[in-house]
Amino acid sequence: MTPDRCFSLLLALRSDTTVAALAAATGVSERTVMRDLRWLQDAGFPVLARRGHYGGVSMLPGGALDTSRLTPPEREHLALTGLDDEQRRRLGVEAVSDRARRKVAGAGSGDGLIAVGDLVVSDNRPWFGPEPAGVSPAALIGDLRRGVRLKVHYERTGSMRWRTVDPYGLLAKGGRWYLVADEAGAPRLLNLLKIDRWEPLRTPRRLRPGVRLAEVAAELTSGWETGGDLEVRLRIQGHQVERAQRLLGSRLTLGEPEPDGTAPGVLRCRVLEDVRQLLPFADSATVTGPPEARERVKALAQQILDHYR
Amino acid sequence: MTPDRCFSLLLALRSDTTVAALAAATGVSERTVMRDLRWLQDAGFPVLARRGHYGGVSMLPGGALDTSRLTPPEREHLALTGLDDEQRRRLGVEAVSDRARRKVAGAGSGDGLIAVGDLVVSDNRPWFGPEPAGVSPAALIGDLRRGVRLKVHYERTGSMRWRTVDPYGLLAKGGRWYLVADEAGAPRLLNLLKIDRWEPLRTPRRLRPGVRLAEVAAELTSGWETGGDLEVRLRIQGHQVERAQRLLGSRLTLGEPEPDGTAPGVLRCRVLEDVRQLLPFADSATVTGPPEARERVKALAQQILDHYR
DNA sequence: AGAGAACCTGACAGGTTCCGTCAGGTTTCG
DNA sequence: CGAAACCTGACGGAACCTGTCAGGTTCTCT
Repeated sequence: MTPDRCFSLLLALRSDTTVAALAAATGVSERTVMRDLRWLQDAGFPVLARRGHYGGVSMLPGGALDTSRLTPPEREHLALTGLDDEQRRRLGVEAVSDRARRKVAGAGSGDGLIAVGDLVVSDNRPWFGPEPAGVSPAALIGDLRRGVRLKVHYERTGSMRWRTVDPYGLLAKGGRWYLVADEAGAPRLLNLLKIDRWEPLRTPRRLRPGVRLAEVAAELTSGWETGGDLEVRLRIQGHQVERAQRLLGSRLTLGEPEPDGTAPGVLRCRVLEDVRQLLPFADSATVTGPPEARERVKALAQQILDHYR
Repeated sequence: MTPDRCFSLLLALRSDTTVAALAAATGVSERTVMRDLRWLQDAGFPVLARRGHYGGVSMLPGGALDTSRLTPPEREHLALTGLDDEQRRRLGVEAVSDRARRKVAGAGSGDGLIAVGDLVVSDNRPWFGPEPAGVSPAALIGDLRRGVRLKVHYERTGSMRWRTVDPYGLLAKGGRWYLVADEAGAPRLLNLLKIDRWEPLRTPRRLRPGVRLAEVAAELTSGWETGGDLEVRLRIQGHQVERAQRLLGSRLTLGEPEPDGTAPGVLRCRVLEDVRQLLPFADSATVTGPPEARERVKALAQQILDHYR
């Protein structure tokens, strides 16, 4: 397997796909794709496969390379560089191929472009990347596979505590990941975003006999609505809208700006304490509801003031 | 080149290194490393090379795969999976190799481990990754190489504006990246973190005759001290230390915890307004100096209080 | 200017590994 | 039951990768 096909596969595996589709996309046989997938598995990538109708392959998010950091052109190059002309013709991507060829040539040889080395002066280059909140599914999967009990540091109503659980596995629902486990014999869903660390224990997990993951998950979510999330209504001043969108991301939904320049919005919070994220905006962000959210912001501000007196 | 060696190289290129070091680390010849690096360049990765004394190779941050997202075990696997026993012996990593071997076997074959597919129930899997603030050097480099004028959306003292510049190139200094450019014939440093978008123009860049990047950069930083960064001293309560480290990242340097459980630290800010980041911690974080930072935090809290009255 | 330390390239021979094809298999759902 | 999916082993051929060797350019320091 070549690196470019490796990257192509990693990209494609971000969503559900099939071996046949991967083979068509990469221009190799299905047997080769199988081998590549096996290689990825052996290398520790959490590749998920499902046989039969509606089967296919995908990969757990979080543990994979964050290919979203690739610029679009880099993605294109990586996906196409390794294909020869005949393969490209078969794939019907000849037009794109010509463009990629020109671009690759541009990046590599002196064809009127300035060399990278002539555009950079440097002395040191630290590397940093923000750590994601919570635990990723792929990080947990290793210990889950061993079938042992887990001790998880879990947040509930603002306080973090250690809990010992017998895990069935993971559930992905509504865009979130949960650990499905028994705690003292009672089934529980633990939101992975609320786990900040965990430890595997030496003892095997103790599951109720004859009970499987899918059943427990169904049981726990059967009376489940999409409610439970706290929606904080707010207004943001126009000049802070972009910053807010950048910092709060998909949790923030903004409406059309009003004549006075402010934009109404909704911030989805897990708990009331999440309103703390709005404090850096000071008086540029106004919580309009619910009342307890307004009160909490005020209380926090009062806390700060008292603290510095 | 194999994917695992590709990943190894990408990891190693995050900091300055040499071809010889890469060859030793990966167990291949220097010629092979050269070829690999050429492959990476052709694939669009911004590989930087420098000949002669203090030369070496590295890669611009931001455009590469964000390998920091790999879990440590995954990094280890990827780096070692492709080596045979003799290469490992040469590298003196035999003990580690045995552990990786066991782990790889555990991940791939049914040796008492539960299969991944038996541990996951899922219905949809959104992919999300936080967007980095500012612009990455690698994203800019493509347009810089074309030697054209750029229109950049740049933040200065809180407001974003479009500015048209003639770029010389990039400067990395003090852990930050700057665009070195003339604006209306006057040289400027534009912090990449303050650029949120840019557009290349069609017109070629207009540089002062005989003036090169290194000279402009030196000229602009000659009277430059490491000052200009504001170091806010603070104390953080023990139970918020991990969260603070997670949220504030490398900007926060913490010392040894004191007997009362709090940890002293320094938060590096570009401007005083950056203390806003501390507001979500309310009274769990205490600014101890400089005085203007304390005053600013108090003023912001007062602002919030007044706003909700 | 010279020496040494760095990256850089082309060419060649050998061998390793990858690939596609073929044959078989298991699993899942309607 | 049939179709759609993933799954594995084996084989022969060829593609490509690799290390070695020979040469080169660039950069810094003395």
